[in-house]
Amino acid sequence: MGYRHTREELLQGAVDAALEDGLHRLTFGRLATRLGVTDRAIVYYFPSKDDLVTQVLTVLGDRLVGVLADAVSGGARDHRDLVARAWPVLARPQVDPLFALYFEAVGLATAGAEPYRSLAAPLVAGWVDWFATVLVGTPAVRRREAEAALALVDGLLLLRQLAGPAAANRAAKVLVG
Amino acid sequence: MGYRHTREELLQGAVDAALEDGLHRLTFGRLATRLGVTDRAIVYYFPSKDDLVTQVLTVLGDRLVGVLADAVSGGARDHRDLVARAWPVLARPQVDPLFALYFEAVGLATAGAEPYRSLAAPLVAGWVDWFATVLVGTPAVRRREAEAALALVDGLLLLRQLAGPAAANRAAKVLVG
DNA sequence: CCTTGATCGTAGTGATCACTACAGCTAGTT
DNA sequence: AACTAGCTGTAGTGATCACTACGATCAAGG
Repeated sequence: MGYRHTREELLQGAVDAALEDGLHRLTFGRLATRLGVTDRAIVYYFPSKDDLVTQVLTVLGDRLVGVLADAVSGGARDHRDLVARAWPVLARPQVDPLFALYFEAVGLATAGAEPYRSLAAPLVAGWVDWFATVLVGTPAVRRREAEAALALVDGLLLLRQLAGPAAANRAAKVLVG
Repeated sequence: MGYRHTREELLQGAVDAALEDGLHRLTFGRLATRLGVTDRAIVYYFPSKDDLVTQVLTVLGDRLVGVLADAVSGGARDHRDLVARAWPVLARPQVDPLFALYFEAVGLATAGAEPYRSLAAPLVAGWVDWFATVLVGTPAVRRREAEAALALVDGLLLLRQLAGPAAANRAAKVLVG
């Protein structure tokens, strides 16, 4: 099957490139140069740019879920409890590039750019669902608390990206103490 | 001075175009077509793309400050009090496009794209400073509360963009309700 | 009227974009 | 050994990008 490059290799390289350079610099040409192939090799596996972006963001989403799985173990009482326990893991410097990419994709989604717009809804729904499974209470309460937790996490992570780790940690202490 | 178009007219048109189409579709060519001029007329006033983007985002920043000025009147006790009073104004549908553009710019900033990256810091600093002036307490406390309020507001507004007004309002009720 | 400078259309630059036609190569199957 | 299916290079498509050289046009001052 694998001749010189497998699909997984190229996808992995694309994710790495996106993490380093940002989605706005993820192009067939740049990626091909980076991986030492021609853009034709990439187009073979990912027939359109939207396909490539979709696959990359899917991998990104999976990795984010992985980070969350590390961050939240079990039965949180409410959004405050959940975020208080998750924050130390979410605030690790290693995952910063992941969230930088997340916010870039989310920004393009709010601007109505495809395919980001179509991908944003399931991605956000995934976060809420995951948070909900960790919380206790009736389904309605768990959903409300999960949405609140998501707003808190996004706000803190965005503050971390824009104002630095120190500001985000101060805000986290104030908000979920 | 003003021949056919003034600088203000073109800048106004650029802001409108960005609000409608997003920053990723703000190009000399598109804007020129939209305004019924050639791109040369735009380049005359804004010698580089970065100049144009910088000016547009400056206007955007001013409008956001205007929205905040409407949202927060005086002496808030803490971040919770501040956000509780500001949210009804920030959640008005009319200002949604403004925040969509804000998140697009912020997303590009987190990805390291210029000139967004350079513009993000003063923009965020402006928000924090504004919030701090509304809060009471010692400078250190006011700054901490302002940062927390910014995280809350950004988180709620982002939730609004991604999951809709209903989810954001539910989360706001939980967080500062 | 003549000059001067501000304004902006005409035309075109090279770069990069996503994407394609086509042919050639390789690895595994028969 | 022939065939097939998978893979990749060569070359080039038209579109769009930011940006420029140059000249025509206009308003206003002397």
